[in-house]
Order: sequence, then structure tokens, then C-alpha cells
Amino acid sequence: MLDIKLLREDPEGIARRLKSRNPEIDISEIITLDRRRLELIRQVEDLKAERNRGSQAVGRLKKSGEDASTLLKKLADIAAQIDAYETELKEIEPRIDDLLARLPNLPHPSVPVGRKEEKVVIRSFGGQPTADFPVKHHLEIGEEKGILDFRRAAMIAGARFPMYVGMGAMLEMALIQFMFAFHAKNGYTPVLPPFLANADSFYVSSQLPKFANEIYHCEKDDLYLNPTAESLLANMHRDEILSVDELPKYYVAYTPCFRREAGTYGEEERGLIRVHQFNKVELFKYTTPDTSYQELDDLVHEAEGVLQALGIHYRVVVLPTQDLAQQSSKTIDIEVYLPGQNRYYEVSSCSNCEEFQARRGKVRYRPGPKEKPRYVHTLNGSGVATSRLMAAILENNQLPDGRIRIPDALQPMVGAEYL
RNA sequence: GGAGGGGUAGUCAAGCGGUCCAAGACAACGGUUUGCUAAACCGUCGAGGGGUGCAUAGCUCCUCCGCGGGUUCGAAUCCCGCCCCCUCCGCCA
Repeated sequence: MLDIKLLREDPEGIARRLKSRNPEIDISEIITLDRRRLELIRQVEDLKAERNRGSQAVGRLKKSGEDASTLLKKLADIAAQIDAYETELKEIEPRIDDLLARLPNLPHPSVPVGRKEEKVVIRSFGGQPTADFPVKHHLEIGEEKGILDFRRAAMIAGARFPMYVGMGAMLEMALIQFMFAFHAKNGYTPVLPPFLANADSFYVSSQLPKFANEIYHCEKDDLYLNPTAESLLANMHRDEILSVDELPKYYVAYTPCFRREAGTYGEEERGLIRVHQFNKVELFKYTTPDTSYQELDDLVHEAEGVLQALGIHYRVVVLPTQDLAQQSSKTIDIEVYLPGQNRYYEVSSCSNCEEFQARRGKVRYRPGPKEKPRYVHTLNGSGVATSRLMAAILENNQLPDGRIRIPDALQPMVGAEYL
């Protein structure tokens, strides 16, 4: 959520920056409604001040036994007038709130302006693997080894739900535990949050109101299935004023993630690439505004640490303005290489949301003893998402003889060296 | 799911139609005193919004007592609906 004051003070400048993300964005209706809103507030407040003075006078008159009927008549008129203005306000304010809640965050100046394709690769780890034998797609590997069973998963739940079986399940659990412990060791507070959450929580994280169609909703209880632990961790300190020496705060959560993925899927996204349910270890930070971009860089490095420990080649890219998620000012993705498809896929998306979510959730901190509260900055990043990581391991670690080498770090947990 | 109790500022807590513009205590902060620490004393001390300011400074007005409605000239206080927490009962992994 942007500060409406920014729109008041510099409507053209803000409009320009928002259009760099999406040329369709138009803030003129908000500006118009906001002007009317301010006008009404001024009138209502003047009237209320008058009413308050009058009501106190009524109290005094009655106490001394005098007649207050003339004044009461006048106050009734004022009350009616206030009511009329407030009725209009109650119409306008939700509209402003809704329009504002749908506007994206302002992109950071360092973000390249442009379309999706214009992402910038800033570094990579390891060489792109080259095999001198025909590499298989992870689906094929999964079937051969009997560790992935999409057919039965479809029967139980539907298409695009994964089911890990046998060593596949062992490996997936090992990955989760390995990543969770990895970040906990790096100073992140481990969290296992509720996997369902209410609408307020998703409003704070910015999933609602605009992306309601992307998340599963349990109507009977009005709860939503978690699409990313970011949404949950963004609510850890809702309505709090944190003390400055509590910051920065780091959290790591493990959750399954559920996404409707409404729309069409490409053939290249078959298998574990785009599914309705996947496991993710999520990193989340609450920081002061002056440190948040340093913290973003650190966050990316910490997420990369997982892939380095597993020995998987990846590259790091900065997303351009038109590819940013609504709440993000700057996003840095980590992409792993899948030799079975000769393509890179995102396994981590690390974003600085600055005060966008903090404003929605009223998460603030007090810079000094007598100072006014300020909004914190929130950052999130996958550390990392499996399913895709599983696909990467299966495809990258295949050997000419058909075996799959399990990364050293996971071998003790899986109890095997090869699949 | 049923019965009862409760939600007031950072925490505790009073108030139950008009001097509430929310008492008081604790915590916090500033100061005085003081070999040091502590204590004592004095003072400051919630948030959001509007107006006026270069101001995140003053001044001023409005709003907020779990949330949303209603009654009233006037609501923390009365009425209705909802949410959350605690205790007990029921059900249950």
C-alpha cells in the first residue's frame, strides 16, 4: 500500500513510476476521490467541533435547570448535516482504499525498466553442466525410479498435484529439513505457522484483494490455503510498534504452498515445474529502512548458500519493472538449470517490499525514545522452493548408468548415496 | 457445539449517559539530588487523521476504550450482531 500523501504531493511523478511497471495504471480516479474526501473531512470536523461545544453547553444548562430546547434543536440540525457528509464519506473511503490497495509498490531506482524478458543476470554459480549422454526429464526419472506418482495423485486430488513415494519422499523430506536447519543456523528464528489464514492476513501481504483468484479459499470457514509463507510471516508483528533494537528480525518458515494456477499451462511446465502444491522454506526479514537493501543482498546470498551446499548450478537475476510482484520494490531471483529441458527455472524470489506491507499491517518501530513510529521494511525470499529443486537435483545429478547421485549433504538423512 | 467469565493506551487497571479532553500504578524517557550504583523527588510520556507551518517543530481541531451497526443533542458507559481469549462440559487426532 502506497502512502496516499505521495499521490497528493506528486501525482505525475508517482504515475510515471507506476507506469514503468504497468502502462495501464491510472491514478486519476484516486486523486479525484481523495480531493473530495479531504473536503468532506474538513466540513465534518468543523461541524463536530461545533457539536461538541454545544453538547457540553447542554450539559451545563441542564445541570443548572435552564431551558436547552433552542440549543437542542440547533444541535439536531448539525447532527443531521454531519450524518449526510459522513454517509458520503462512507461511500468514498472504501473506494479509495480498494483502488489504493490494488496499486503496486514503487520500483526502486536500481530496477531495470522494461518487460519480463529484460531481466539482468548478475552472477552465477558453477558451470552449466554438460553431459555426454542423453539426459532425461525429471518426470521420466521419477517414473523409472518409482519415486514420483502423478497418476495416483491425480486420482486422489486432481491434475498437477505431486506425490512423492519411497526414496522420493525421503529425499523431499531431507531437502526440507536440510534447508530449514541451514537457515536456522544462520540466525533465522524457525517458525511452523498455520497453513491456513484469514483474509486480513492476505490483505497485509498483498495477496488480497487483487489476486484472490490465485489462492484456494475454504468458504465455509472463510480461510485461505497458504500460497507462500511470506503471507503468513508478514503478519507476525501486525499492529505492533517494535523497539529499534529488536531489528532486524529474521524468520525462517517451512510450509507447503498451495496455488490454483488458474489458466493454461505450457507443455514445458509439466512435471514438478508448476504444481498446485509444493514445499517451500521461506525467509523473511523485518528491518529498518536504512539497511533494507543491504539486507536484501544478504538474503539472496543466504538463499544461494543452500544451492551451493547442494552443489547445484544456478544464476542470479534482477527482475525488470514489469515483472515485479505487486508488493515488491526490487526482486532478485535465483534460477536453477534443468538440463532435461535446457532451461532455467526460478527456485527463489527475494524481494524488498520496503514499507508496502508494513503499512498494510501497521508494523512499525520507534527509531528513538521520543520519536514517532515509522514503518519497518519487510523482505522475503524463498530459501528455497522444492519440487523445482527436486527436479533440478534429479536432472543435474543423473549419471550415465542411470543412477542419480544424492548430494553429500543429504545422504545421511536419505540413507543412501544413489537413487 | 453448549454454559459461564473477560477484552480500556507498552503492561496492569479504574470508570458503567455529560467536569472522560480516559483516573491511577508500573515500565520508559528527561532532570534535580548524589563518592558510585540505587532510592527519593520533579517533569515528560498512546496512535491515526485534518488545518496551519520549511518542518518528522509548534499551535489547533477531529477520531480511536476488541470489531461493526444502532439509540441519543451527547456513548468506554445503553441496545443488536460478530470476533478473540480464559474456565468448565461435549466431541475428537
